[in-house]
Amino acid sequence: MSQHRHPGAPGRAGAVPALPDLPEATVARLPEYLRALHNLAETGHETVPSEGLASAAGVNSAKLRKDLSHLGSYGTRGVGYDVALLIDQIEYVLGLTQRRAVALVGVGNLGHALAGYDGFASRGFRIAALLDADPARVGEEINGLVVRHIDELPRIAVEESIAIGVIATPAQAAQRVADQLVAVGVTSILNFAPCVLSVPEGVDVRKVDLAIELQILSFHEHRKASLTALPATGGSALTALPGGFGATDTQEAIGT
Amino acid sequence: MSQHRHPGAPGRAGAVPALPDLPEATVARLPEYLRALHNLAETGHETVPSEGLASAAGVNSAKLRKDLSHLGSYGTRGVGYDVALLIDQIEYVLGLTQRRAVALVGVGNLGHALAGYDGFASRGFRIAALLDADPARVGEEINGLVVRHIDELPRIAVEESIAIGVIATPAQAAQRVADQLVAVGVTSILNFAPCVLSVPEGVDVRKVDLAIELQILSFHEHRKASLTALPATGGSALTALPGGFGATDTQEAIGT
DNA sequence: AGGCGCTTGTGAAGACGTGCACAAATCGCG
DNA sequence: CGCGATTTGTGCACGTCTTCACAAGCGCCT
Ligand SMILES: NC(=O)c1ccc[n+]([C@@H]2O[C@H](COP(=O)([O-])OP(=O)(O)OC[C@H]3O[C@@H](n4cnc5c(N)ncnc54)[C@H](O)[C@@H]3O)[C@@H](O)[C@H]2O)c1
Ligand SMILES: NC(=O)c1ccc[n+]([C@@H]2O[C@H](COP(=O)([O-])OP(=O)(O)OC[C@H]3O[C@@H](n4cnc5c(N)ncnc54)[C@H](O)[C@@H]3O)[C@@H](O)[C@H]2O)c1
Repeated sequence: MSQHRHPGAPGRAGAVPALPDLPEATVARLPEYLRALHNLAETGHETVPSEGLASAAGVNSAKLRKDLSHLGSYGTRGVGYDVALLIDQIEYVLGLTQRRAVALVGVGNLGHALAGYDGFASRGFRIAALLDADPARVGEEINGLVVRHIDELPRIAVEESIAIGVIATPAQAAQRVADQLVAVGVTSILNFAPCVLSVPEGVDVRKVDLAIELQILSFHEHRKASLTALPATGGSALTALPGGFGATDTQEAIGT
Repeated sequence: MSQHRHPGAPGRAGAVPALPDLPEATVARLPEYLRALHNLAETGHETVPSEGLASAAGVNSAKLRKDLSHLGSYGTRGVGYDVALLIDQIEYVLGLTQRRAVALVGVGNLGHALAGYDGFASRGFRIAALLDADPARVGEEINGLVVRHIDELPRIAVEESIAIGVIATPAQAAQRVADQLVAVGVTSILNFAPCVLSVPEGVDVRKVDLAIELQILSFHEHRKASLTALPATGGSALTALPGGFGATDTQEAIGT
């Protein structure tokens, strides 16, 4: 499969040519470390011990150190990690030294919110195109970008060097959109539609599904409720009522 | 090894008081199975083999069978799983037999999209309250619900039996909102703000962070690109990086 | 009834991820 | 200049998750 992807890619300088083979679990945590590090940098910290960074990122400090050790990062014993240096390291590993262009397909309810989100820009990405199939939406301007028709994708993909596609269409259209993205050389897709996408090998898909998150929470609610219910008498868990745990509620103000 | 629960009579009144202790990884996949099963039911399937359900859910069939075996589900050898029965089973385990009430806090850009999302209702939840701190937003009606002030949370939480809180405020306000939710007895939180929340034990928090997803994709893009590129190419890209990073001592970590 | 093909449920093995605990490295200070 | 306080990096043991492979169970067809 041809993946002619050659974004103005400046080859890395002679140093650090090969990317370490990071465990997937580590990769998933690096962005969290990065966010925490940016916070620390803004509050004037020049170095941070693993313990501090770990708690800012919500993980265990041993895990953090192991993660960082995987990317060959150098902390200083007795001191900690250099915040600015570590930011550079992680951004490099994550490939954020180039600002990747994102195409957002499906500018409906959710798409509008995403298009207006500044977290894209501030964290290494650039929304390069808004695309929709509905002629009524084409031409609308959002946040300085004009919505264009999905059929223009091939041209836009080349012009803008689209690296990542975001799908925010109804589930029924998602597979077709994915196919179109793949056809123009996109090898990374973030899918908000509640469906499984099938893509050729070499294409990465990540999925965000709000309802799944809620259902996982629901499971734990259910389990928590069934634990507080009478274990021996076999009271029906189906009728778990809010009053069940109401006794543990509290004062309205919490120490700020 | 034969400690199985009662064969699932459809009306599971009084039976099955205790929830099996499911592996977390399994719990995270059940919602996906459930969605696939609903699709199958709508297309007229009465039974489905593990292979079919697995591919509809995007997983390996052995994994699917093991997952289902954990919840004591009964398939029929030589046939497969009864779609309707399995839907009931999974919905029961996930605690979806009661429609949980969700409070959405922060009705801004993203909050509007969520409030208008029908995937809540169709998958077991009910948006019971929209809350915001901005007086200008209070009173606005979205999808039949009126935005109310966050200070009304304590009263509303009781009235509506809020089970789950969704935070869609700026990161800076998220911890405070979480505290308020916890104070009124909410023990499950879905957080869209890019920050770590600290909550008392017994409260579950799940986080959705769009930028993190993109950064993970970016990493894989980067890795894919570095594999196809020549390792020796010159050209400076590390413009913003301090010299110490690439040039000096990082070398030894390279596995040639 | 009996055999045959299909599919589930699961034991076992291996891959992967986590967390402890401690030696090695570094800094600041007397 | 050496010492103690501090913090990193990692070996190791343990737990969780995935995957393979196959016996056991089921229905259908002859
Ligand atoms: N709204 C939310 O908060 C939310 C939350 C989670 C998930 N989702 C999911 O995100 C997706 C979008 O949700 P929404 O509420 O924005 O829906 P929507 O109907 O408001 O918007 C969908 C948009 O996609 C466009 N579209 C349809 N087919 C297309 C195609 N082939 N090519 C390009 N564009 C096409 C439509 O014209 C429309 O503008 C859905 O799959 C939904 O389940 C939404
Ligand atoms: N917009 C997106 O697509 C998107 C995507 C991913 C993540 N996020 C995150 O979701 C959050 C919301 O994003 P947004 O774009 O909707 O921001 P927004 O500024 O448009 O909306 C935030 C809303 O929260 C309200 N708010 C502020 N403090 C509050 C408080 N203490 N109690 C109750 N309400 C309060 C504000 O009045 C406002 O209405 C942010 O943390 C953002 O980083 C947004």
